[in-house]
Amino acid sequence: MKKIIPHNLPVVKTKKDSFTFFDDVYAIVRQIPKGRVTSYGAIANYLGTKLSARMVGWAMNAAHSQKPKIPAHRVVNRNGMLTGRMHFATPTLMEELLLKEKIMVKDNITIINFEKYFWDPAQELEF
DNA sequence: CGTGTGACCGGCG
DNA sequence: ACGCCGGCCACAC
Repeated sequence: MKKIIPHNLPVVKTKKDSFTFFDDVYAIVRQIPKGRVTSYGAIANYLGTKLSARMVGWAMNAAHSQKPKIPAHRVVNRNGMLTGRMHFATPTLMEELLLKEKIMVKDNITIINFEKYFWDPAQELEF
């Protein structure tokens, strides 16, 4: 597989000399700064497969078993909604984690001022 | 091998 | 404002 992750990112190799799509996703998510969020589509776009946002979501399914830990709560959909909150230990955990980072959530689902906190890997990371 | 399934997205009516 | 649909593709049966 083509290596599309910057060499200095903490990519975890699961296969010898190869980087999997999931690993790429996890490497990016780990780069999201505290108090910032990004979207599934933005990650997919950065990986060069912008139509595969669903894959990013699918990757997050397995994220909880990854080490080091993945700040999965910083990944939401393009509208800033916590569509993945059901996959956390409790349905409110995702919101609580964001709240700890001073990100306010409305009605337990939508991030307030989402644009303000949005972190685009294509903008912030270099190839 | 084949097939179904997504924590999605953008476009169209 | 809504809903539907097609694209996408790694992974687990």
